[in-house]
Amino acid sequence: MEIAKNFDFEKYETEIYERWEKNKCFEPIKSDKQYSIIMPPPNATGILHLGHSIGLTIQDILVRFKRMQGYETIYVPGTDHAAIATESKVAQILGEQGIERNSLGREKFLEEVDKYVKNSQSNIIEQTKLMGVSADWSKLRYTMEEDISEQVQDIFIKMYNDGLIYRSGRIVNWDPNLETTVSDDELEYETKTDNFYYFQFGPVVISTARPETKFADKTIVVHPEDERYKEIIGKEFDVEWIEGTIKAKVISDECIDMELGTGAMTITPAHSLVDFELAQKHDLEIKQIIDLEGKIIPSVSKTCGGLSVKQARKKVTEILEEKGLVVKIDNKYKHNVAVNYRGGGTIEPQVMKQWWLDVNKKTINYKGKTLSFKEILQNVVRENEIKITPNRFEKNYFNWIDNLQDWCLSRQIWFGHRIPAWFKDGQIKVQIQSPGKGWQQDPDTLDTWYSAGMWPFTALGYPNTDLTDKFYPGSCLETGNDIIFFWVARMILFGTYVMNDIPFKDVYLHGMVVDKNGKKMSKTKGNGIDPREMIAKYGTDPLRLSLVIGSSPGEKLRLYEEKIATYKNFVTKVWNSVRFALMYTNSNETTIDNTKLNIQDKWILSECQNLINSVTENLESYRFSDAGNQIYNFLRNKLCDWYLEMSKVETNSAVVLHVIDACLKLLHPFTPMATTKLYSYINENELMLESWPEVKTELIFEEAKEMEKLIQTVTAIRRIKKEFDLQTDKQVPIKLQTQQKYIIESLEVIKKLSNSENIELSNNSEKLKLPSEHLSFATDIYLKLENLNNIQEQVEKTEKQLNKIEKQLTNFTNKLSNKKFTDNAPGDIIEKVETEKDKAQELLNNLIHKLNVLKECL
RNA sequence: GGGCGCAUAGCUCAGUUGGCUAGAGCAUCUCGUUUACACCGAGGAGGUCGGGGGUUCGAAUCCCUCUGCGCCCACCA
Repeated sequence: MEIAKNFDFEKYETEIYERWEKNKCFEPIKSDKQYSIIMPPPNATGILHLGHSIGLTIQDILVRFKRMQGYETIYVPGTDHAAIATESKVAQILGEQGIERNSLGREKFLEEVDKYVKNSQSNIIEQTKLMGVSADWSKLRYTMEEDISEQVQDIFIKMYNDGLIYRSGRIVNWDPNLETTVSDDELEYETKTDNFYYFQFGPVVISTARPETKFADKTIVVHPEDERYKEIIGKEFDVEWIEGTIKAKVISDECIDMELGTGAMTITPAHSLVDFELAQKHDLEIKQIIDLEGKIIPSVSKTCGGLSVKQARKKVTEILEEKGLVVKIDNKYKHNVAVNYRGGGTIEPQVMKQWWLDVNKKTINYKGKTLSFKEILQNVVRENEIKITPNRFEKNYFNWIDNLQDWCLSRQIWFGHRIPAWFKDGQIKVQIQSPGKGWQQDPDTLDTWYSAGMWPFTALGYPNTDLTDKFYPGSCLETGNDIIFFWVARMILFGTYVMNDIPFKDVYLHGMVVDKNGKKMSKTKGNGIDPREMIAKYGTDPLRLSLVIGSSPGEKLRLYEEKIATYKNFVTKVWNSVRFALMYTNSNETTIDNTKLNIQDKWILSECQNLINSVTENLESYRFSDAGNQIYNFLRNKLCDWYLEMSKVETNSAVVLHVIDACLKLLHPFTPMATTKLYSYINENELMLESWPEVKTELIFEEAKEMEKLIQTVTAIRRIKKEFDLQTDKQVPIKLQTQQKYIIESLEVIKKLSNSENIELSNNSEKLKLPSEHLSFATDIYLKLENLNNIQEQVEKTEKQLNKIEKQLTNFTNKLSNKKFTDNAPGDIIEKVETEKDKAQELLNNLIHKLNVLKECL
């Protein structure tokens, strides 16, 4: 059989994936143990980026691993409607064509959204497949499909009836650009340098960054302890202000920072969270100044009505300037301004009626206890019902939950799950169908995370229980550490509420993929890596390896092209070792005959069993990088460098095939493409590697450790030849003086691996007396003196080494003569130090001898 | 302001319960086409484990402290 020198990934990857799909390889196979992963649904807007790639790779490794272990496994894919992100994207696209969202109307606009989503959905699905993931596409779901929408609304109604959802006016983050509220979690803060204004306001100087909100400010707030203002607290004044004289009262509150500005401020309850809380506390009037488009309300101000925030700021300052009320303008004032991270505008706090989820009401029955959402969220993690990897994110999680406030559910956008609430003459009814004539449905939609939070069971087709009975709760939720609060916490909330059970047992969080300098990848900076490009250039397998090896859970991962190229080389190495193995073995000899094993056979078989054991353990405990590295090291440093080289002298087909088989299987979750193609040369009928290798204790041999001596001997010969510039000389006479059984038996192998044909066993080494110092057991290697080059150089080197070893030896000797050490240290450690000391002593003797011989030759 | 991390070879990172004479990959230097693989092989050089202090027979590992960097939350009239 002819096997190419390389894995031609361009030719085979699509073919392999299509064959898997056609043969339904990703569908569950009945078993008494189940494993399930629900894919975090990518936004229906997007294209595949590295954040997806790393998540998909880890999920697929888990799923393939468990499937091979014989679990009945499902991996459910889907896409998310990503309400705000999608709506603003479509609005932007239409805007570019000169079409206004509002003039198009709700229904027509949603039709456009649907068209857009359908198109980008199929793109993202195609790209997801490029990662080689073994997701069951027959179970594909979408968060906005009809069944799920119904569920979302039903659960809203249930929560409302349970008194967990209420409607109330509160200060919300209003985005005047997109004309919607934005949740606290969707805010980003930008540090801006703005003017900070000092105005004369009656008896005091107040400071503000927002003059345009100050039309109706009637309350001055100072700190109760502030000596400067103590006497005026509680008093009322006539104040000359923007549009004439107004009455203002001074109150005190401890929230005031005496150091900031003048230590006195006026409050605008409707447009600041702090002011709103103050107003409620002190029972003050809450008056709207700015409308929902970000303009000053005409009834509030004659002069500025209709002006934008920016224009009004300028105008108000001008008016106050004319009146001589401007004391000072500090133009270096730095503060944080909230913006909508979904590409919207600057947030304007507004007081509005919104739907809220009560997180503190203790009425939820969970596993026999009556608790609040907050308590359930705390309990399930505290009591280890759900385990988070890496563990430290549990602290983050608690920190967030402890400070959790009621969740604002409504969004003033069109795309999303419509809120099932109806209004008529101030009455409210919460139900799916219209209650009748004259009732208007709430135009708002639900926060994207409201439906995303139900994904663990809606993706399984709930309320249909065919799948949920078997696969809920999920085995592991794998996602990015950036959405632990957005999403993970909400899934726990809905899971426990609706299903009365946690949504998943484990949470595994990966970190963000960043560039070589640790910077976030971004399109505008041009430092991003496009996974599609990398797949086209290097193939899927190398990309997967580079995302998993060298990364630790939750920690950011630096990715750069050279790294991917490295793993491309590794895939080629795997390819060629299998190619070699198949070319020079007899495929009919598959039974290992224990009586025909030489030392290297026993060694590689034992090492292979250890490998199977530790890779399995590491995968069970989410240590993907360790598992991958172990296979990498075994294959390169043990199998290829030693065993396969040795098998060129003497081949045991059954052993080679056993080890290759295990390696391919262990690698398959990491590199499904190349391993599948390679396995097809061994077993044409197996479409996907189906079984996980078992550790066979009968293939672990006590003598395997003797191999170490063989390796040391070969290395020592290579090194001593290199030292004297003889590495290409096959005929240089070498004598080996040894009693070691396996070395004597393996003389031909040693010759081959050390590229030396003239090696003899000898007990009489008088004439060839330059020893190698590199052996830690009783064997000597001698070179003939007249063959030596570089003697002066080696003398210096040897002296340097000698120095180092002497220090080490002193170290060991001191340790062992230290009574405190021998009294306290455990026996095996003392023993270890003793052998280390003996080794060092022997090495020292060898070095002294070598140095003397070398000096004689000078 | 509150919380969570990180700092180990030129670069990227391992180092699980304290036992380390501190490892790997890439890069670098020397040498090499031999039954697979030059997308390869052999050998070498390269480190005060961020600084200081403490606990211990023993610290990269535990504690304190300082320095630098990153992330999350809160918030800035």
